[in-house]
Amino acid sequence: MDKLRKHIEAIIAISDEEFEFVKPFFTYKRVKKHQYLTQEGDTVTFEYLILSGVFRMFYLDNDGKEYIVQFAGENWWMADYQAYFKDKKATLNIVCMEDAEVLCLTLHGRETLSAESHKMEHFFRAKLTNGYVALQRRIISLLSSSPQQRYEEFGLLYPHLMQKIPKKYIAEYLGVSRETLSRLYSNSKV
Amino acid sequence: MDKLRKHIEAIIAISDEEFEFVKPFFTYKRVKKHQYLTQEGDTVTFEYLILSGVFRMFYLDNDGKEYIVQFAGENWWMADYQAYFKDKKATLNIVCMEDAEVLCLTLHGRETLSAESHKMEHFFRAKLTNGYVALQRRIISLLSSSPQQRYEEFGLLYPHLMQKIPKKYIAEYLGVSRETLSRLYSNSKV
DNA sequence: TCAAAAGTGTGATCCGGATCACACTTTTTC
DNA sequence: GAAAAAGTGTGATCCGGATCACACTTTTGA
Repeated sequence: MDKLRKHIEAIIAISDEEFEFVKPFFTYKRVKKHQYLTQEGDTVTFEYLILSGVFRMFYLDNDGKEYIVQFAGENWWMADYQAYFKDKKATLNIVCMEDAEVLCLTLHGRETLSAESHKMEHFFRAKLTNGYVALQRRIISLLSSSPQQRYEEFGLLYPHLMQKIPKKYIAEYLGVSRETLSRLYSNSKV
Repeated sequence: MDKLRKHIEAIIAISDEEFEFVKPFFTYKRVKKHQYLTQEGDTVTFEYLILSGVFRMFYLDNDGKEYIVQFAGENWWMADYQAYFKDKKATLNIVCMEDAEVLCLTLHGRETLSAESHKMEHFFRAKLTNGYVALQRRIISLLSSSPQQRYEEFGLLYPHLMQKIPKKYIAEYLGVSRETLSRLYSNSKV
């Protein structure tokens, strides 16, 4: 729970009492590689704050092809937010890629925290603001950049993931085939 | 200003006094077709709530090609949020496509409103939440759907724009060439 | 520890959509 | 209301990246 406090205090200052109020809304969970946090069709009860480990969130089309919406590591939040916020069934899948620990928060918890604590509402707004900007950049990148450029941008954005994630998932994130990605960097390396 | 109040009250209930507090943070502005609200390189002072009219926001690549990030009509908010929030120069352009009226809000205004009024912070958080979900859907669509499908999805999402916006801008939004888009619906219409 | 599964590089082929080119129509604008 | 500008449809050609196929390497897990 110490990590949670640090995570929150990166945005807002909170007292011991305030933190004691916040704490009980989160539940701790251990997750093993290959384990699903959410599978399409599920009811999405929680969003997750990742304490350690790595996850990928992806959409599965009718042909069974994966499209990665995002990766998430330490200090990232993740959920199928459409399902979570709008109370729909999940259309996205979230899978653990490296043994992990997460904190779980229900929508009710999130809204209660926000309603009871102006500071926490500010915290969530600040997080969303960052997320919104990041998604907007990704859209621009998908529309306007070549696979080559997107690969380089990815390297800048996630230098650590670049190493430890199988290349085929990076390809799925970039929206190119595994083979094309392989050729990209075997050429640009020269 | 009546529209502003309605817009806010779609999310939260506010009293007359509260609205009197909110009002002065917004300034009214009339915008004519072809007029830029923001041009790349500008300092982004305001975000805009659109009262009437239509805008497009686009990214311009080195070859001068346009890529449309979003359209916005009545009751939409828009800004180059990366520039607005992070105090950077604009990389996006916002142009009026149909004579319009907007309300302008500075970042300082937004943050003051949020800090002074828990309700308004809640309002902004709710708006961001919706925006975040919409962007996430768009990314999935760009990654996984064919131009054909994206065109149909666009029709469902913006039935009104479908009619009044030149097709070439729809193409730029979908990430296909004008010609390809033209062939898409001349085929599917049969 | 060793078989199965997952990940990776690379050639050959194919195809969807970009690009170029041009004629025609509609809307602006002075 | 006429000239200019913007928007549109359609053919011909081209090319980037998908797909298929296969060999090789690394990781995983009973």
